[in-house]
Amino acid sequence: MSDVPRIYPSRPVESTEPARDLRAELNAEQAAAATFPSGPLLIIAGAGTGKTRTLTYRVADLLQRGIPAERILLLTFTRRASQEMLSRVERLVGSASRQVHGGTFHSTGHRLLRRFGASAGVPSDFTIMDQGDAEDLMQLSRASLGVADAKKKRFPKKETLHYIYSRHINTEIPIEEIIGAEYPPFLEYVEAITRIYADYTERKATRNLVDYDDLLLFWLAMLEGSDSLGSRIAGLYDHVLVDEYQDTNTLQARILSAMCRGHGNLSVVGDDAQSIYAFRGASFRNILDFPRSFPDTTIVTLEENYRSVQPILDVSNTLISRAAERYTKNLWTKREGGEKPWLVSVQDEPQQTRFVVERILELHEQGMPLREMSVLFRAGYMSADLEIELTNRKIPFDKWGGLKFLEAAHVKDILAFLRVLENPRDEVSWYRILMLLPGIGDSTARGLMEGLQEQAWHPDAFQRIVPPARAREAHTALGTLLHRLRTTDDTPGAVAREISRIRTLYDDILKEKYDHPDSRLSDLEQLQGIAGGYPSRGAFLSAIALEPPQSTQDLGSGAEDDETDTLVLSTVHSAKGKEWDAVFLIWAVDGYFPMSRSIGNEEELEEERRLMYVAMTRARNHLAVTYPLHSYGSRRGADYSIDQLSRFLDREVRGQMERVVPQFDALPDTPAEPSAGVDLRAVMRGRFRGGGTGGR
DNA sequence: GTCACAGAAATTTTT
DNA sequence: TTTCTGTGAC
Repeated sequence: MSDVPRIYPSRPVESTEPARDLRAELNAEQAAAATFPSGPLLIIAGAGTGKTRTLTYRVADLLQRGIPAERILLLTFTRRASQEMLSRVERLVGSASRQVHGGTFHSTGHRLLRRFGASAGVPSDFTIMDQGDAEDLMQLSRASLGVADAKKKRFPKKETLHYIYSRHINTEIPIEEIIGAEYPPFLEYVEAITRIYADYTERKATRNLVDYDDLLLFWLAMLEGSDSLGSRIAGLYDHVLVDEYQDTNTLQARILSAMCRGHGNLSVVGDDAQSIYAFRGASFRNILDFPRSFPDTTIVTLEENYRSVQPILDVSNTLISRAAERYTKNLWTKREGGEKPWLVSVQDEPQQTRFVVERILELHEQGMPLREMSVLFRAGYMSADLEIELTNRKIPFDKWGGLKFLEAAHVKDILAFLRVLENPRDEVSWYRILMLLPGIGDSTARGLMEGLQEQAWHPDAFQRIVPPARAREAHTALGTLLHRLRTTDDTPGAVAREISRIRTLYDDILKEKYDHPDSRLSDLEQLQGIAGGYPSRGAFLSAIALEPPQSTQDLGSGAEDDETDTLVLSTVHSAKGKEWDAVFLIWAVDGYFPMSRSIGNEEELEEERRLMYVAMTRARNHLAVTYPLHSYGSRRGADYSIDQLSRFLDREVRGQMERVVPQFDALPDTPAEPSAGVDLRAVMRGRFRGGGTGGR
């Protein structure tokens, strides 16, 4: 490297210099964490304290110490986070870092299972089911056991069954205990439910299917099972680093412990105050208990915030100080001044929308790009009104979270065809395809699948089956299509061509099924485009299951948002790890935030509080929290209500905020008299209380 | 058994 | 607005 000719004048130490002093670029605590020699390390990193930076530098430091890149495993929460971190490492120490293994827990489990699964009884050509598929398979088990007797009392739905199952796997809490705590009415079915789970597990095994939970479960099983395999996998890495540790669950903690059993070199970064994935089995106890699970843990706390102005930190600190159990830390910054966060009371949702839009335009006129602003909310549907208004005003926005492209029925239909080609035993996909065809309903579909099973799911089995007369035409059409698709084609773009062939059959079904097929057809075009970028059908299906695109924008040509100036609308969950110059938090109302479902449950309420903390700490310079005083509609049976400000914004928190009451001019497009204090619509809705009609 | 239709229900957060 | 469920015709 020293042979590279120097450019004159020579610049200060370049990133490719091996002797770069990383320590000098960090504060004292960050440096201590980044250069920590070995053993268990827990970094408690408050929001905006340079968590990513510290972890990045730690990887760089390990590389500088001579640890081979491929013996470092970096586990992150999203693929984005891992890519970002690895590219930052590369900038620090050069391309040698490209060999560092990085990814999510699930994608790492996936990789290991493809590689080592065969020796543990999982053939490497399995297909991954996403949550929806897993629920559908659960439905097949549920129906085949005939446990759900329609006449009797209600039995848990497939979603509930899957939720309990997944929770059991991820938290290792016994099934009975979960049901007792969350669904006491179903306690009498524990035995039947357990039988369904046994059947579900069996079905997965015989159909060569793997669900999300299995990716972790099998990883752990491989580690703890046979000695040689376990040691071989654990022996792949000398150092394991984990980001967002507060969002890991019991199963993941066990995996880590088994991965590091030989060397104990486990570094985790997290913030207990930002633990927001309990519904997925994550437990912030994990981070609280880390020092107990890993004796001789060194703890480093990062408190200096580089993101927000002090008034925003003050409010956030006060908010989170109410939390029952936590690692105490107080964020502070050297940044001076800054405006207090606004607490904005508005009359109702339209006014809230109006305030947000006008304030955004105001900031924009002052020179703030749209991409430096975001609007956050508790749940995806809460931005509906705002989205309409933004569209009307032609303000470009990008919505994160909420409805996903891949969950659309027509997209799943196409994927089902591909999956059957990839894995002829994929029962869920067979059922889905068969039910699309004219003349085939539930029982014919089941009959056909039995026929397939009898022929051991042979790729040609389908064409050999003799269907009932009414389904003959559909059977021939599908059989011909499948036959044509069976030709092996591994030239680039093969997957896209397969989709295009599938569409010769499917597009007609789609047009028949939906009144306005145009937008759905264009979704399929888009899917075809994405598929074109993958080397193989298997790679495409795995990628789409493990790393679904976050928003429809992600699906575009791949051009990053940096070029276009776009406002971000996001759920608080999806906003994790991000930051903006100005943040609007809407619907800060009891029942919305916290959500009414969590009121009454201590733990869930604590999680909601942490969620609000996450939301507030996304803001660098401007934070506005809005709450409508009234809301209409039928949420939770209430038709018209006087809203209460979110309980988290108690007196002391409010005291650190700036009260703002926007004064709007009369709306130009509503030439009505000033409000008489009566809302006719609300009164009318009140007559049909409990109707549950769902707004617009 | 399939299918069309109507009416009802349902909306947290994600790998 | 979309998705699910029940009913009855064929």
